[in-house]
Amino acid sequence: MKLEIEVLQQQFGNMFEASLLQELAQVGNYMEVEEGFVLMRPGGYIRSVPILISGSVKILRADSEGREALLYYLGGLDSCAMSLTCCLDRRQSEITAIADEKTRLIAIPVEKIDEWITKYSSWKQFVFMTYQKRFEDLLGAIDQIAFHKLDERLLGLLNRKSKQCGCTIFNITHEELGQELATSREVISRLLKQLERLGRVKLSRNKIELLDKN
Amino acid sequence: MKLEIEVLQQQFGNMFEASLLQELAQVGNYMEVEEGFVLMRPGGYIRSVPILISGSVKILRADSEGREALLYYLGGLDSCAMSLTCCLDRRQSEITAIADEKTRLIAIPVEKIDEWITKYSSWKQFVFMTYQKRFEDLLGAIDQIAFHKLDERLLGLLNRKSKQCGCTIFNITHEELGQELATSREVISRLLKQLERLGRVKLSRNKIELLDKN
DNA sequence: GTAGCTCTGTAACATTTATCACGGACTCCC
DNA sequence: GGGAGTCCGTGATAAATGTTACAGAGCTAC
Repeated sequence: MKLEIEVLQQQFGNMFEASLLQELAQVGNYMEVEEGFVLMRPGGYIRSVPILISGSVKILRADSEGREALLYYLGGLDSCAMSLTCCLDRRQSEITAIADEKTRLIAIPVEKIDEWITKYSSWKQFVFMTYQKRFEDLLGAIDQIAFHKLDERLLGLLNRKSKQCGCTIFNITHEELGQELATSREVISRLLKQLERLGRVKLSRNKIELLDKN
Repeated sequence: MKLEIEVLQQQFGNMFEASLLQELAQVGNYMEVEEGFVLMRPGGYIRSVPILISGSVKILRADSEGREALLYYLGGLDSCAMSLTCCLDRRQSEITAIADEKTRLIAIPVEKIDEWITKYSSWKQFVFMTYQKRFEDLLGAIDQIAFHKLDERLLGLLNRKSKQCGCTIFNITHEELGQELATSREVISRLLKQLERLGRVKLSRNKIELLDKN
């Protein structure tokens, strides 16, 4: 797929200077992936750093027994700090990255990341902003896990999903939610039912509607 | 307190080039703090980035109700990524940093951090290595909190403390441990007693001895 | 020594979360 | 229409953690 300089201009015009946009167009690898596409698995080698143009990607942490916990979402123009840190010395991934909807992105080859940091101050800014945002995201994840009960975390997760996709209806199973919160399907079912009784959500098969977001 | 160039040479000689060591000596602010000294509180403004020469610093996350959770320890030659991210655009701290023992450190003024990244490639390396280590630390913290039970986390905490200070006897109260694990004193007492019955620790007032570390 | 303090042990109970078990509902496909 | 598969609801029970309450142990100051 061709990466048009106009598209880049439009997306990154007020963030990057013209010469960087040029380079982006030359070496960046444009990709479109469908919902559920696995961009990265733990242990995978990272050969490029993704920058999202549209869509969203969820980042999960897995333990040794196959359980997973949602860390955060990447959204428009976000990039992944894990891949930044990892690729700078050819390390393996420690996380899982899965497209949460149809997502368009540019993959930047590893070697450019470092080069551009000294070359383009706007790129340096972007890299540090990325680190900072991911740190905040991770701290947010820790807040949720350490300080909140499951029902609050579940509601929080639904709210974040809502913010991410801009809608209030999700096609998702209780099983999947359970995985993202590192708990079981039954627990999620129970809590959802409880939330439904409280008028916070409306449930049907494969579908959850978030009623009053606050 | 004066910062001797020889000391820097000895500590950072194989990491930084001579001219950077020079600058470090000129602008770096040498400090010695005692155990318990609070280096940073949430909401505090960050005017310098610390690099540890010796000792250790614990980094905690607090929630709005005053509970805290241990994130990780900084040890020899570590630096704090939070302060890196924060100071690069004058943000407030999101964490608490407390000296866990007598600690010597150099404080680098904010404005140099950015400047040196383009100027010294070794400094750039150092900054990125710092980010990477802190990311790993945070992921480790999430693993602990999300995937392990309290007794395992408690034992893990004691083991980490042991690694950090190089000893197996800690002068610490159950209350403090409870804070670091974001739980109550009673729970810690129970679990410690249980660990003592299992022969993993030996308890006395203000003192916990770790028996078989594994 | 003894009053006051901090720290620890522990019982009793409540709440939260996990696990097991099973049945019903819905969907797809033949 | 009837299996087969997936998804959901829910009771029963267990395990883990949180909370309340209180007693005693050790230290310090006087």
